[in-house]
Amino acid sequence: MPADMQATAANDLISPDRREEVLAAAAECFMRRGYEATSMDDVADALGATKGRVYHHFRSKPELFFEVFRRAIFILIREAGVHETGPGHAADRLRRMARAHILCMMETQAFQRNLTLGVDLYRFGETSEEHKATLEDLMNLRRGYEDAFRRTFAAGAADGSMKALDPSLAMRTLLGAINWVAVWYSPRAGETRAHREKLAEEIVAQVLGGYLA
Amino acid sequence: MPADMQATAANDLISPDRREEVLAAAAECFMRRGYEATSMDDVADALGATKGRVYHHFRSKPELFFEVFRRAIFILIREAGVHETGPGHAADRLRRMARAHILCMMETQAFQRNLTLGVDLYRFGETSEEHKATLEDLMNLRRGYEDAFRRTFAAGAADGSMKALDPSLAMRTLLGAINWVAVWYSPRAGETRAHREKLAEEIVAQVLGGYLA
DNA sequence: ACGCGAACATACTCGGCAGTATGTCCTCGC
DNA sequence: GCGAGGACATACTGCCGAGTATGTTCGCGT
Repeated sequence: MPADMQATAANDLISPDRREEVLAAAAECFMRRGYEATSMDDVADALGATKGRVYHHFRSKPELFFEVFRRAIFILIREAGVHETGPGHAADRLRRMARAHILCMMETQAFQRNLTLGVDLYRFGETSEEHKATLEDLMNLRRGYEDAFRRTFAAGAADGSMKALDPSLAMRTLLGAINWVAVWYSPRAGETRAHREKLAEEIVAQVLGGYLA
Repeated sequence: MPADMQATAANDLISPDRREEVLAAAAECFMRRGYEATSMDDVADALGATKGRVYHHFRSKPELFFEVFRRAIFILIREAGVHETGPGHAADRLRRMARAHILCMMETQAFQRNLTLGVDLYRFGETSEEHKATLEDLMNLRRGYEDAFRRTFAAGAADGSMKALDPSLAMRTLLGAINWVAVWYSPRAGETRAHREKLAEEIVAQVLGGYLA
């Protein structure tokens, strides 16, 4: 029986970064059941494997979660954050950022949901001193990403393309509206990228209206 | 304005509803550490008591959580939902609803945060059949509350006070923005009700802009 | 002044989960 | 073709937490 399992496992996979698979499975599990409710065995089961595999790639459960968290921010920065420096008025740049952000919420939902969970862990969490430090790093990454929105709101007030609002508050209401997408969005069968882009456009249109000049 | 204020128990000093204290402590704990991470002993500790007290008032941990959830919705319906039937254009009514909703997020944060948690439990939860039924009830309550916003968006399109948008999507983006308040808001020392009302007004002003005609 | 039940506290059980220790197979460099 | 290490699986341990069983105290009606 063990020989069978290993034979099949070794057969169908060439080498698509096995560690990445564990990370994705963990993200999915954390999203579905929450961090604490997810056992390492759950993650392993989702992979058709055992704890051995998970612990081979990640030292502990918190560290596994931190990696999911870090990945979530990196995706956001790469996909949406980059649009901060781009052509056009601040309003245009903000529109592109929001659009990309929403698409991330839909397409990497499992990772993005855990980003919210991590914030709670930070605000109230009772973690060891060592973990507190890395958690602090992660929160700084997140804060940096949020700052991109803050700065763009300020730039919008400066170049006249947007109303002069409190940039921090505007950032929060905007991110609230588009972060919430990850909460209610649930992919439909046979959905294409085009569908998602259209939905993202609609959301952006509704949400951005309140900030434009 | 039916102020049926009959003299109910002139002094509640004798029994200040001990059950309510347990409920509030549970809400606080669930918010801070999450549902699974919170032990019944944690709730008891927060009260300076033991498990015995908690289990005396609530049969199990899920049922305790369900009560927190139910309370959260009732508060929202009572404070914000009632403004659906009120004077003025749909835009005016929506404004009052949003304003009250935001104030709930700030003033009953512990309960409201758990409302979000409950949705996840519903979407992915692996609960017993019995709990699934009561959870279904709670989700219907929540859906009913959301419908009030949906209907008001539709009414706004009808009476011309608001843009003609997809009411469901508009409801989601709006509720996202204002639900998010419970995520980032953290009460400051010496803060008064007036401060909160002012903040709520600012948020409403920003957020509603995109929907108005 | 007595019994009774509400409102807890105390002392257990028992299953589940993080983490570990060890074994096994397969690959790759040499 | 062989030793070493990477990539897992298997088999444990120890603890923590939900739930229970059983006191204990106090107020209340009679």
